[in-house]
Amino acid sequence: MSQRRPTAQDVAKRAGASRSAVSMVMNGNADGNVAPDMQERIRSAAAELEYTPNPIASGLRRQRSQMIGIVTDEAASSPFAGRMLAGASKAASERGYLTVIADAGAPNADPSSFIDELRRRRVDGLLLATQRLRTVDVPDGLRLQPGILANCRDRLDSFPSIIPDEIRGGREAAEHLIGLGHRRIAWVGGDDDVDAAPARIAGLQAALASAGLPGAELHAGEWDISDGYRGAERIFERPTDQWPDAIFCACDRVAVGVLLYAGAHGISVPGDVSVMGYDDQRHLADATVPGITTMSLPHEAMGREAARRVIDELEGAPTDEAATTLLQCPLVARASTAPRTSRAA
Amino acid sequence: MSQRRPTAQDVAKRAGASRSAVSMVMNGNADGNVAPDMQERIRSAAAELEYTPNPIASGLRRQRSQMIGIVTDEAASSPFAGRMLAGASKAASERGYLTVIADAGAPNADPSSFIDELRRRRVDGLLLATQRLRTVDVPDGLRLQPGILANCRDRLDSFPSIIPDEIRGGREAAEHLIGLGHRRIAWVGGDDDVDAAPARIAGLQAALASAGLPGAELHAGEWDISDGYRGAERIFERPTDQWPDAIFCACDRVAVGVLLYAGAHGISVPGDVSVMGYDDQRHLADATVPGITTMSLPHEAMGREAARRVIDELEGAPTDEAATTLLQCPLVARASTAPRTSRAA
DNA sequence: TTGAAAGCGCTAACAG
DNA sequence: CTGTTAGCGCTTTCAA
Repeated sequence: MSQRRPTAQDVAKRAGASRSAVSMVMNGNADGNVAPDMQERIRSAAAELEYTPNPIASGLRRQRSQMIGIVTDEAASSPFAGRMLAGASKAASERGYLTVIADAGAPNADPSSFIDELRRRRVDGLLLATQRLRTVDVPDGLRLQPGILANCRDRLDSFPSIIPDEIRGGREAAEHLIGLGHRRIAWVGGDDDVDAAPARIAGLQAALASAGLPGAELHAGEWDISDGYRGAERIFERPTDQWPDAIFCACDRVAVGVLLYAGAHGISVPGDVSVMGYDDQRHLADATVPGITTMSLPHEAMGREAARRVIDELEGAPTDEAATTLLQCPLVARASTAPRTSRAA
Repeated sequence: MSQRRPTAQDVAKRAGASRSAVSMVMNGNADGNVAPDMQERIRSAAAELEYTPNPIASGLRRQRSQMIGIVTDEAASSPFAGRMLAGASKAASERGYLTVIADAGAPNADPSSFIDELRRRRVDGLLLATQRLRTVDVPDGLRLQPGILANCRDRLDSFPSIIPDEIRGGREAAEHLIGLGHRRIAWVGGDDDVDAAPARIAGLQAALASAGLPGAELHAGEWDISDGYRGAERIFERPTDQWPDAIFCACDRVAVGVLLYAGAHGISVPGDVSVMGYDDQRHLADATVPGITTMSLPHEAMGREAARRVIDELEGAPTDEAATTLLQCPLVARASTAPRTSRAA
């Protein structure tokens, strides 16, 4: 099956060079050390032999595995985590690192043992990524080599992390609504068990305040479709003149619930009321009728940035960056929001 | 940050033993080679020093990386792949292997370059896993070390693979329905672009035939919610006495479409008609009202089995197993199916 | 500019 | 039963 792979020695022999010359050429350190024509001969010998340097041997020598580990609380079942992992893998791979993923499998599992396992494997750097935005206690193992938090923040705010700028997201979502002429905005869903809800609400209220509008009425609840449905129920059972112009939902699932209620009760979205989601959840925000206008959680960018920063750190790049990096949530305009029309009472 | 890690040498010195003794103890080859009390001293020295063998060094020596690679066409965005990856990772980890995942990111991406990349990293074995059941051409790289297909099969049927037994699944689903007293069963959704649909239909027809019932009427279509909705529309627009007793949907999303149509038109499920799904898609089959009775795709088991077989092979275990292994799809009974009631016309 | 030599930390064969 | 030895394939100093 796997015939013996060629080594640098084989390449050297074929090219009439020394092993060290081969090494230098393969690592791009040859200029100024190996004659140009010799470089060329080495390169073609390597190509003919289909030689690829053995990363295990080089890892042993330079005390580097060229792997970065990602431990996550729930990658497997999540509609989001994939984007974060993909972003991190791609960024790492572009810099010559392989990502290895350890999935704790449950939202509240203790990541320490997975961090230890990855450290045993000698990963060069470590990301701790959570499925939902959370505050965490940084496990000790994370401090023993370059590490970073993705989509979660240190309870003590002393460990580097990459998280979405939820306050700004809430504000920009509200500004979008206000820009469409809406004045009365209601919030539905999203209790404060999760860090995101208070931040989004804060942004919303700030935007209303700067526009000189009254604060939003809050219909807090959970994060699911049924919570959106119930929230809409409470809102639309009132007389029409007490309806809000727009509903800002804690997340896209809640928005689906609002849409379902509206559909079942002859309320037009966005004709009678605009509906705004949050998260840009795949196969959901883009799959409803109307499609949900929403704020996109920058999962891919978080993965990418986290990988970049860890690799920068372990390669000794200047690390003058702030501990916590906030990433913007871009607005994704779809059909569930529209300019305000004066409603027939 | 990362202070120097202890080596086997350090442990040997502390225990007053030789490096090889330490190695044997750490690898469980000590009995009969190292005196019991010495083993004990080595073990406690290792514990005190928090020594863990360097897998890079041992990998170099034994020409093994203890990693198995998984290349997949769409892990990131899939609601299923996670379970397969989790199954494989867990099984591999229990045998001392780390899984590394390369996600091609698109359903039709060519996996060859990802296989090559993982081979460059010297993975000991390789799984090629697809998101949907498919027939594939085995990339050359897969043959150069132990490898296996998961959720896809070789076009030539000569390379080992683990796939769900869709025919049996279709049959057992139909038997469940027939057992409830249903006699007229309609199939909705699932064209034959994907290998699963014809197999499920074949199982369905076989079950009907052995029960002496007429064949199912087929409303082929795609795999989405809207296809289920349209299929239901065609079925229920006919006079009541032409309605089937049960609808076997190509997948859970299609079943959701049927449920939506029924809900919007006052048709009771399972009172008027039973609805059967397939896939057991998380957050879907279990989240509707009523919950969807469905056949569970054995993703976790496929991952587990695939990892097991690859590791068996590379560890030289007897490989007398058939090339293609079929795994059962267990029935998950929920509330969308019920015994037949004589319907009021 | 080149090549020889010294390991990285570990395992496995072999001699004591 | 124990300890010594010879590398695995690579990188990186250092002397020529």
